[in-house]
Amino acid sequence: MNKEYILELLLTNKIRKTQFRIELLEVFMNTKYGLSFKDVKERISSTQDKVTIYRALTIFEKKGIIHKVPNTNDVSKYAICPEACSEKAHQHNHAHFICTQCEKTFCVDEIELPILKKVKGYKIKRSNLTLEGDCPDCI
Amino acid sequence: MNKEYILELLLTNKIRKTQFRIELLEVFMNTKYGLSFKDVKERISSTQDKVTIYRALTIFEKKGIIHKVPNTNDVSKYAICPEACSEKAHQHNHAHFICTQCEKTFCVDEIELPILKKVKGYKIKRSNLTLEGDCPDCI
DNA sequence: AAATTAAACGCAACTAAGTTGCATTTAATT
DNA sequence: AATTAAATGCAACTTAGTTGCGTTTAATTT
Ligand SMILES: [Mn+2]
Ligand SMILES: [Mn+2]
Ligand SMILES: [Zn+2]
Ligand SMILES: [Zn+2]
Repeated sequence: MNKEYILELLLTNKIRKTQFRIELLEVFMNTKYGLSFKDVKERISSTQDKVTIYRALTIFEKKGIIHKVPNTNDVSKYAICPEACSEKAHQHNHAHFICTQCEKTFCVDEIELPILKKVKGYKIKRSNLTLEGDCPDCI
Repeated sequence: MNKEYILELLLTNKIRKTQFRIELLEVFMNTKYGLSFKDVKERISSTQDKVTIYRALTIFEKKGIIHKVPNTNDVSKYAICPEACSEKAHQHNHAHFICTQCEKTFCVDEIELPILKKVKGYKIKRSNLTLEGDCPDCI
């Protein structure tokens, strides 16, 4: 069933069903927190080439399959988009929690994001709420 | 007066009053948006050494004088902390706006952040609201 | 004012993240 | 089976950020 969903996801986004890209999506779907490039590489067996991995991350993000999690350190982390995002609309309505101890990042669906259209001259198209603290494993 | 404030800031944080660090704080105080390492380097004349600049950014952040702005791209941006932050308490109550056109990042004081203590097992110590869209200059 | 001390500086060398170009392979289409 | 464009893999590159270490200098002590 997950496999079905993955194949459909690739099909509708016109991404070819290669072993690596299927495996990559499986990894994302089986991980409840955000993954860095390094995390991904460790969890994958069908390739170890960084260019290949980066290109997959880039196109998945562009197509709205995964999204970057905003953070304050240098390494990007990616997580699967829980709602139906697309190349055009990449809007989420969930917050992200970053554990300051283990550095894991989680998507948190329990919180309603404040919806803001306009603030003093700014045109707001998207908003991200990032929470920091201790995750269940580290408390 | 700004100069007074800068000197006091350095004094209370036990940071030596070197020409560069004073200049760096002046730059931050005179800029209404977040600055990357590169931005800083361009605006500074007393040194061009990256190690010196990075070390100042790091210690200023640690002392609660400046803060990193959460983002989804690879370069960190720093902005001055508008409230009285310290080494112990680095808590802000303002959002950040990132312009998707000019990439400038602004601190936005107009928005009240939702204060969240606990969500499903997570212990929340800090929260960051990041807004994306068009800034006044780019609208 | 001179001596002391630790913070700050500056340079070289390094690590890690991420990108670009290009030739080769392969999934999907005809 | 032939075609084609997407995907892969390797080398080489760029940029962000760090580490080690010797030198300088701001601040403190005498
Ligand atoms: Mn998420
Ligand atoms: Mn700010
Ligand atoms: Zn944790
Ligand atoms: Zn702008």
